[in-house]
Amino acid sequence: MERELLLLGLLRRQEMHGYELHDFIERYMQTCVNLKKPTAYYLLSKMAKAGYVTETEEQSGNRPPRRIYHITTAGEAQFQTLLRENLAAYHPAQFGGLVGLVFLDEIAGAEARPLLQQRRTTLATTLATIRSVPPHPGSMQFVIAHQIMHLENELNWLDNIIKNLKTPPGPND
Amino acid sequence: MERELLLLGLLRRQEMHGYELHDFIERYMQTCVNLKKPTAYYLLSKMAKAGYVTETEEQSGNRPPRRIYHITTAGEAQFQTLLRENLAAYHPAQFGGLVGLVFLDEIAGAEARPLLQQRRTTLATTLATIRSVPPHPGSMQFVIAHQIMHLENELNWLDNIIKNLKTPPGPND
DNA sequence: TTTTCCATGTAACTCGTTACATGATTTC
DNA sequence: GAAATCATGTAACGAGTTACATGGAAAA
Repeated sequence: MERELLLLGLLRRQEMHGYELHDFIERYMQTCVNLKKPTAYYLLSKMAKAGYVTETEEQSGNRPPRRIYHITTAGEAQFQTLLRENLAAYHPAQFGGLVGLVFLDEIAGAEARPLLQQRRTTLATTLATIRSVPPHPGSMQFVIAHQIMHLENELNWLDNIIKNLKTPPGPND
Repeated sequence: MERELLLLGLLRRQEMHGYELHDFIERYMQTCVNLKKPTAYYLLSKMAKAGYVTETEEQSGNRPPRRIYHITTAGEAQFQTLLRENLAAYHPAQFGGLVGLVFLDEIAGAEARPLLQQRRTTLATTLATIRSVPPHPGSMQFVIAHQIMHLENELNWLDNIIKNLKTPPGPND
C-alpha cells in the first residue's frame, strides 16, 4: 500500500505519466523509497482499473503514447485513507545483514576486520551520497534527515564493533 | 541467503530438528530475525537436497517423526562462504512507513497528532520488549544493542516530529 | 553514428508469508 | 476433557524484482 500512497500523493499535485513518475521518484526520492519501473506501471494500471486514477493517452510522433494519469475523487479518498493508515502504524525496519554479526565470534578478528571495513566503506559512501542531496521541500526534509541520522548511527555502531575486534589492526589499517 | 546462514550457523553448534530450530529462533532471536515455520522446513529440506545438511528421521511413539539435521563438510564450507559474504556487504535497512511522513504536510496537525501518537505507542512498546530481553551470549549481544539503539533513535526522531507539528496539542495531550 | 534518453510493457522468477491440513502427546 | 504443545508439511498467494522485448527521438 505504501507505493500506492506514494503514487497517489504525487498525482495529487500534478498529473503525470508512468515514466515521468518513476523518473521523479528515482531522481528526488531514491534516498528513502524505491520503486522499479515495472512496479510503477503495474500499480498505475491497477489503480486505473480500481478507479483511483484516469488514464489518458497522448501521442507525440511515432513513439509509444504517454499514458497520463489523473487522480479521481475516489483516488483522493483512497489517498486520505492510506495516509492515515500509514501515519498511525509503525512498521519496524527490516534489517538485512545482522545474521552475520551474530556469528562474528566464529571468525578470527584478523579475517573479520577487512570484511567489516568493506561493509563500512559501502555504508560511508551511501551516507555521503545522501548528505550531498540538495534540500527538498516540505516534510520530505524530515525523511531525509531521518535517513542521515540512521546511517550515522549505523556507522558509529559498526565502527564500535570493528574497534572491539579482538585481534589488533595490522600495519595497513 | 541470510536465513540459510542462520540455520547453518545454529546447526554448526548442535544438530536439531526443524521444529526445534524454529522454536529456538522464535524464542531467542525474535528481536532481530524472523523466520516462519514453513520457511524453516522448506529451507532445511532444500539444504538437505543440496548436501549442506543430512536428514535423519527419529521416531518417538506415533507422532510425526523428527527430522534431525546435521551439518556436513559442504555445509560448513557454505557457512564460511555465506558468513564472509554477509559480513562484507552492507544491506541498507528497508524502512516501511516513511511515505506517509513525506505527505505529512497534507494533513492538519490536529489530525496528524493522534495518528503519530498511536505510531509512537507501538514503537515504544517494541522498544520496551527488546529492553526486557535477558542477556544473550557472544556477539548476539551486539545485535540486540543495535536494535535498542535503533529503536531509541526512531523514538526520538518521531517525538521531534510530533513536537514540531504546527497545530498545538489539545487539552488531552 | 553511436550512445543515451524516452516510453511502454510482459513473463518468469524469488523470496517469503498465510491459510490450511493432520494428528499424537502433554498439561491443566 | 479441553487446551496447549509437539511435529510435520502443502498450496495458494503476495509483493516486488530481473530479464527480456520493442522502437523512436535527441544528444554526443
